[in-house]
Amino acid sequence: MKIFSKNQLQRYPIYLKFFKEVEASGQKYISSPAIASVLGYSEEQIRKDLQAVSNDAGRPKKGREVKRLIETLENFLGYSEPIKAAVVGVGHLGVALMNYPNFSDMGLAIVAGFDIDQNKIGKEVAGKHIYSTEEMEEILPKFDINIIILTTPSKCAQEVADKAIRAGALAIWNFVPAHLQIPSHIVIENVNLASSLAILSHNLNSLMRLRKSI
Amino acid sequence: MKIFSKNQLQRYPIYLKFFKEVEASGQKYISSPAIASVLGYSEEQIRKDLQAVSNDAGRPKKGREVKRLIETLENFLGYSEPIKAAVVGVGHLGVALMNYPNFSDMGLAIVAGFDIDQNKIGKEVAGKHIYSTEEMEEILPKFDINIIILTTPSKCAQEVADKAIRAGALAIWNFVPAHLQIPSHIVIENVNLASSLAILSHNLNSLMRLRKSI
DNA sequence: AGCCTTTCAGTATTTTTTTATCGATATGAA
DNA sequence: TTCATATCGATAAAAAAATACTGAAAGGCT
Repeated sequence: MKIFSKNQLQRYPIYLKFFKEVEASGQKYISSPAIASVLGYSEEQIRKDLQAVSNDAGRPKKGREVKRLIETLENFLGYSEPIKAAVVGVGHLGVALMNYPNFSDMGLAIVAGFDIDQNKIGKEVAGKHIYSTEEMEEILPKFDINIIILTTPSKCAQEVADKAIRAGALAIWNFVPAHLQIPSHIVIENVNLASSLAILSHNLNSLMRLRKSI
Repeated sequence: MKIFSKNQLQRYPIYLKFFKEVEASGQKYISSPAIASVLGYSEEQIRKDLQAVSNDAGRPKKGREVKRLIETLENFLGYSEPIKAAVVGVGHLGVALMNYPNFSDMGLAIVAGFDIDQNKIGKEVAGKHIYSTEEMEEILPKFDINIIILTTPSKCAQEVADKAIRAGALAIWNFVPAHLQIPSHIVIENVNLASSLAILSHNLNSLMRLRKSI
């Protein structure tokens, strides 16, 4: 069984996105150096990444067939059969994610929302029904929902996550800036804006220091 | 000049968040093994990370002083003097970020919004004025805004980014799933949900395959 | 007061990831 | 058809990151 590093996995959707643009432009083949010059990775890394998921050999002087690359990546990333997810915590961020237009191209289908606010329960957001958090145990199996998108306030995130796991959730996509204690058989992926911002502001500070010193 | 890897930088906000919880619980000291057991990193890594930003030595049998750790990290991450940012593209996601309650604790102050929609221009969102994208060149310097939070539709992202850079933006926090071509003197940090989702669904698939094989 | 244990700092090792090298080969031009 | 070359695949080298190890010291316990 091949092992993919986190960094490597993160690159595949970026390749795919780019290949779709290339295809849209009418180009049939793309070479590693050409990809490298646009995406900013080294051409060796691109070869390694693509070789890891594809059986097709690239052709000298031409590169790889864009159409096949797209098929391969979409298949590898599981975009062919979308996974079902529900948003828990229909606040500003939850609503934004429910309306996010790109998930359908990313193999994700949000099919429901959950909240504790009586004013929201029973309403619809982006065409999806909002249920009470109490109903998770019933609704998740019913709609075959495996992934919980967690967008509650920080203070109730752990409690809600526990509840979701009891209700059968297999994976949690956590947008809450809190460290959840999760059993090891549950998949968790944290979207930590503070971490992303830390990189940004560190780089920005380096830049400013550089400028000042010149 | 010390160099910090991306992974390492991402961990600091996570440490900080945890230390604040520890402080709130009344605990005065925290040891690396104790941090490790909660956050799931190795204690060696934690020592290395903390030694890289702190001059204070930890004390055998006690660990490090929580209060000092918090000060040190807040200072390192630049939370003491927030950087100013503006959201460009006041759609669902833009609105969500403008309302995001945690940025003020993360050294970021969103002070304005920009959009091209006449219905939005002149309005307020989360107490911040929405300007026309055309006004960026005037408004960014006026409010001393260095960071652009990009949440436009994909198709106009590049164009808007170019405009923001002309208007003096130094850094772009890009929430748009598109690869921007950015001059090397501008800082860019991509929040790529597709990449995050790729990790999640890869792990979920591995889990399911494992289950099936048992 | 002395001993045992925990944790530390610093260094070494291992592992992982990225980058570089090299011969082979298909392509497009002469 | 032949030649020059861009690109490939595979492997090797380098760099970076994570992990493990070691001796020292502080804290608490008897």
